[in-house]
Amino acid sequence: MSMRNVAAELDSEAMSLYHHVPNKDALLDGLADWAFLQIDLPDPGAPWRESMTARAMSARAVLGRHPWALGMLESRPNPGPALLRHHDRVLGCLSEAGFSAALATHAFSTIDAFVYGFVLTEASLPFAPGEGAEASFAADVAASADDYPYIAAHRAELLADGSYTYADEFAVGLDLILDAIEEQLRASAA
Amino acid sequence: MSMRNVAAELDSEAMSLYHHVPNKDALLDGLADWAFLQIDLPDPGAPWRESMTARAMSARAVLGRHPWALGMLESRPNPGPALLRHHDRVLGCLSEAGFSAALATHAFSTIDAFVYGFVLTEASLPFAPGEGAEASFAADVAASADDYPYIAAHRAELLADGSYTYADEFAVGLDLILDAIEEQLRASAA
DNA sequence: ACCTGAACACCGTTCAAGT
DNA sequence: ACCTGAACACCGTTCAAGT
Repeated sequence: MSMRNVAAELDSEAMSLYHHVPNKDALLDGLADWAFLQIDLPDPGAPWRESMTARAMSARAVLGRHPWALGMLESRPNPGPALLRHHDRVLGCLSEAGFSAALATHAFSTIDAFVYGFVLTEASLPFAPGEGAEASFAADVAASADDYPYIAAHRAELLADGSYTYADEFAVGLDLILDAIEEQLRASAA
Repeated sequence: MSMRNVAAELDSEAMSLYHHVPNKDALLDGLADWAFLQIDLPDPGAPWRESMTARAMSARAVLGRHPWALGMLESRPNPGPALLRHHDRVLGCLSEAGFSAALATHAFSTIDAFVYGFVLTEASLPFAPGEGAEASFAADVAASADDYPYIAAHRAELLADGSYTYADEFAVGLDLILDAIEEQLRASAA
């Protein structure tokens, strides 16, 4: 993704982009915000847990489709309008569900960190998601069972029935987090 | 971090590196594993919750010091020996604490996703951690209160006493996750 | 074996010049 | 106003040449 490539993609010759954008960072900011635009916004009226689940799944799908947008998060500090709008709706949803500002922050930052981190991990997996490629990966690792006995044992137990896919961990982890948040919300209401 | 720069840092002139390393990716693989080497290993005998907390805090500190190692995670699929060793010890700790392979996977992937995602978010903050810079950030955002009313209200409530720092969210989020895992462990033991 | 300089095909960005 | 080509200072990598 170079300036010259982007320009070629647009059938404009190379350096005309600089008349529409100050530099490459700004162009990437724009692209990143375009990606965040595709993440489902929470419905204002919907129950908080469903809303958070839907937005987390949507964010994972979008960021999985555009992994470069994740790298953007790291290096590009100024959030674009799409991200701010999303933030705003999430906080609105939580606040109307009775979350204090502190609890909303806890929920927001924990869920987001989980989503970003999971997508990051998923993007680095040596196999495409699904398709049972995890089994062949396990076989690779088993070769070094002497050095990593617990990994070997763990893989063996986990893959025993052949139906394991790492992708499922997303829903499980998310539910774990939402359980804990729900518990906090209950405690704060009492 | 270019090949030419790295070489200059080592007082070796530019392209001698290629006699010790096949290409830049391999060099980065090595650097990434050197970073993971610095993350505390869990003590085999220690209780699982303390172990997971210590390793999460250590990972956050190390990755915060070397943010480029995070980018490594995304693009470099083959885990180095330090990362595998760390994995092995974590699984060992959980398994000896009575975690099933499935539950250990849930715990591991959720905690790791959270840690990676949190560091990623923290690295992109427009201010240095601590130092009360978050207050000035809030002032910036407040300027667009019309467009983002919930963000504005949330920031106002959160920063009312001036003691808020985003960095504290790490411990809170981690405890939330560990609470949920502890609950699952209890349920599976019964 | 180890190092090096020149060279190649790329970058992002600037700038003077075209329409 | 918008586009463009040449140019500059960088990349990663190759390769022939040095010790």
